[in-house]
Amino acid sequence: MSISNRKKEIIRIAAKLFKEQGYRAVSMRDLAKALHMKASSLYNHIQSKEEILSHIILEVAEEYATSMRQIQNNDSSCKQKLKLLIELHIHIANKNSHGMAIVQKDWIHLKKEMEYYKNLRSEYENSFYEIIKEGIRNAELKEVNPETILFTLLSTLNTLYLWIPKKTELDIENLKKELPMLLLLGIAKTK
Amino acid sequence: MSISNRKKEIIRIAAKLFKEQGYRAVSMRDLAKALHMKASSLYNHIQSKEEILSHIILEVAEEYATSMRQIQNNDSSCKQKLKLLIELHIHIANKNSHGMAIVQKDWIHLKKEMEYYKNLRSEYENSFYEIIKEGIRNAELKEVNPETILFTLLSTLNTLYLWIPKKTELDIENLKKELPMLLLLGIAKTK
DNA sequence: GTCTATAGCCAGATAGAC
DNA sequence: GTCTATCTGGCTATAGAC
Repeated sequence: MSISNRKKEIIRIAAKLFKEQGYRAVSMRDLAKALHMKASSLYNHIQSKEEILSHIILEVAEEYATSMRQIQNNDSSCKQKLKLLIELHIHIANKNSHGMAIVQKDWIHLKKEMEYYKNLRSEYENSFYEIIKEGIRNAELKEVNPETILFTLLSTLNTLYLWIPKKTELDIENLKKELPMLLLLGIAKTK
Repeated sequence: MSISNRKKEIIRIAAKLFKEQGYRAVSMRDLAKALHMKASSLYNHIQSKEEILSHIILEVAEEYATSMRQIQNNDSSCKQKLKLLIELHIHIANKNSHGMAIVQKDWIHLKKEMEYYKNLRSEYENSFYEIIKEGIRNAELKEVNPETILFTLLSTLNTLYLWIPKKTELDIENLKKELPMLLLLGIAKTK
């Protein structure tokens, strides 16, 4: 069952508004106005406001889950896997920064799909954690608390959406070089 | 003009609920119920729901601004200043993780104090940026885009509130040692 | 597929008794 | 300082004409 163009357009505009103002602050009337229609007409295309939110969030969450499974099956080093994960986050933040923002800020307002989303997210974070622990075990990473490493990486990667929209295409290529280097080797100059 | 104990208690409970559910999702009736009173009674202590939000956010924002001015007047090295800033964020996230969460998630819902808040935040981020640029100039930091460094540091520090509540006191002391090291020198083991 | 009209509910805030 | 009652207006969603 494919999604009509009109429905796609509604979701696209909704994502923009939700990112700017927050899910709860955007009414169906606001959304309809941005699409030059009336709120009641929206319901010919979508079932509920929550359906829009679920669609936006699950699209992003499923892409992360799928990509993570591919990266895990890749038998490269821990550092190489981390580099791929950093690139994945930059890629998604660049392609769909609205979606990424909404995942971070409004997942709490999911109802029907809340459990499914939380499972996808746990699965992703657990896989990330395993990669880090393996890196410590085989001496690719420093012997510090693996949770602290997980946190510093995920907090940076999960907030890329705040920062990437300001960047041009050229900057993105530069970021793909600089960010793995900074996160792995730090910001301090070593003589 | 000092704040009554009852008002402090209202703000304290509000901060807890706002963090858990988001500012817009918590009604005055919800807040009143958590305080075992009726919504109308709240208005003997506060002027509006927005006043509670402003109070929570500005308390945190002003503490950052004040501390930043002290750190800037300190004539130590760039790395030493960054270490103090990292400790400042850990300190505030530990003391007031609700406030920090609300600053990040709900500043967008400020009305009267929005401009003041944005000024405090800009001032803080600009000072942070100047410290980084100085560090690059005098070869303490790597010669990469200073905005990228600012972003990696701030994104980690600004999301400490998500992570610190799970930590015990002992872990906090460990974090004050490990986090500056990880951010400055990276996570990779150097042989 | 879009509209007008509206149901049913909940929000922030106020008036006034006690 | 807390209460009950209520105002005013916003919300999501539906009914039914065109």
